[in-house]
Amino acid sequence: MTISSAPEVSRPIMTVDVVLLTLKEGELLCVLAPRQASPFKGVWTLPGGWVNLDKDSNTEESATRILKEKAGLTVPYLEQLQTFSGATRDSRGWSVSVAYYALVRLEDINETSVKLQLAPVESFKNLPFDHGLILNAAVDRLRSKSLYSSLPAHLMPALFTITQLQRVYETLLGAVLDKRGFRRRIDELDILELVSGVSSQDGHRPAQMYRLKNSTPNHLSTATSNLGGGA
Amino acid sequence: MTISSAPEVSRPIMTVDVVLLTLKEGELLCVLAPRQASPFKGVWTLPGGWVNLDKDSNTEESATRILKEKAGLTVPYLEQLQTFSGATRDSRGWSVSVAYYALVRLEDINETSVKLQLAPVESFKNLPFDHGLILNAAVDRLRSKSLYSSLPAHLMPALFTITQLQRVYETLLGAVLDKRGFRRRIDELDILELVSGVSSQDGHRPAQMYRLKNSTPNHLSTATSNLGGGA
DNA sequence: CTAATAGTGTCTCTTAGACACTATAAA
DNA sequence: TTTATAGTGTCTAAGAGACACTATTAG
Repeated sequence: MTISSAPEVSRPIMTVDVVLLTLKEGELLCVLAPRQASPFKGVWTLPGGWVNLDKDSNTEESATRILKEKAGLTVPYLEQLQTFSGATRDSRGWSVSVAYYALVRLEDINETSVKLQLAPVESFKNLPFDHGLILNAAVDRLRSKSLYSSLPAHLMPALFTITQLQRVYETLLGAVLDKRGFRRRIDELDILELVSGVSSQDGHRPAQMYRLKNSTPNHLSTATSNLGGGA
Repeated sequence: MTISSAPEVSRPIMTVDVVLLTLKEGELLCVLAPRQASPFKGVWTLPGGWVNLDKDSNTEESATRILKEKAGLTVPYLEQLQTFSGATRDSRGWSVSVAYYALVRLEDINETSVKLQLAPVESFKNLPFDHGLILNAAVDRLRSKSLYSSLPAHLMPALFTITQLQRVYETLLGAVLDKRGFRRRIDELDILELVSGVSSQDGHRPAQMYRLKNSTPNHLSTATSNLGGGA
């Protein structure tokens, strides 16, 4: 047996799917693209595609390439979600899909001319393949990470107020948060940078504008134990 | 283009690797198996193998099959870790490995006659492929989950005392915990079931024995917010 | 002035951490 | 007795939640 021969067994179909999420008017939206080939040709699905062994040096690059090709954008946040596999999930045969999820600002999507569909994440139950499962897993992950991380900030426009940020967290968590406590937490996270020009002619008293700091670690340093006290 | 044709691009090598962890005398051990084929024939690696499209209905089944074949055991806890991929991680070509990690009791491993190596997780730096990365990811995951879940209990023997359980948590977290606080937490988790027969002739006062409850949800219900208070 | 939202001060109640105490066995 | 470990009571300090307050704009 030579080194380069290898497979005694045949190889599965290998794809990448991306759950691209954004926020519009307090609603979490998922981006769908029309499938370009059978099966499900023309049906709205999660943007996805084959792993291209020539172009991609790993599956994360596949994901960024697919996002560039199908949605015309470079995302600020991309994370591997989970790998879905099985003999029956794709009618073409035994298949493996490495799923990623990405967060973008709404403004970045609107710039693209590609035709995409944006729909509330609760709105579809009947996506092709197991894309419904994948979408649910992504939304669950985002929601649970919202509890203890600065992840949701990636959904904000370039400049925003703290109250706007609070509305986003409230949407994701499905709960009303206390203003004082929220600001304390955001302060401790130290992820926001004050922008001198104010704004929000909307209400009455104008609010201070912020932007996301450059190096955002995405994770709160809640590494403080929690299990019975230190030494 | 027919439905069953499909790949315009070729398919990668598709494998599964398992990080099998156990605990011995307060040390976290990883199980290694000798590779049976090139490359790295005979070298100790994480137990792994090809996804078998005929036998396995998904990659999780591949993982359980591989554990059965290579270590002769059925694990009580198995979880998908992360998928590793790339053109260069395997000399045979572009490859994808879905990594899992599993927890077993030491007693279950010793029953097997298969030749395996058990080594402390800190002891090896030079595993073949990217198995070092995979091992690190698994250990990190186990450690971080130890903070807020009952996961470590799967490493315990069938019957154990609370102090023994505390030692395991201390090993994983690398910290000495307070007895009172630890017992409070374990109590709240409600994962232990008292066993009437006592034991531990070791020290002086004998300790109450416990077993893991049947339905162990693996996750603490710390879903209590943490971000600024409820409504 | 009122209305409406931005932003802060501060009290209370929960809980994690610390640690001293009692309990039960062996020798 | 002493020694060593099992298991409990309880004080304290930090932090989350609640909420009232001040600040600043438009009209």
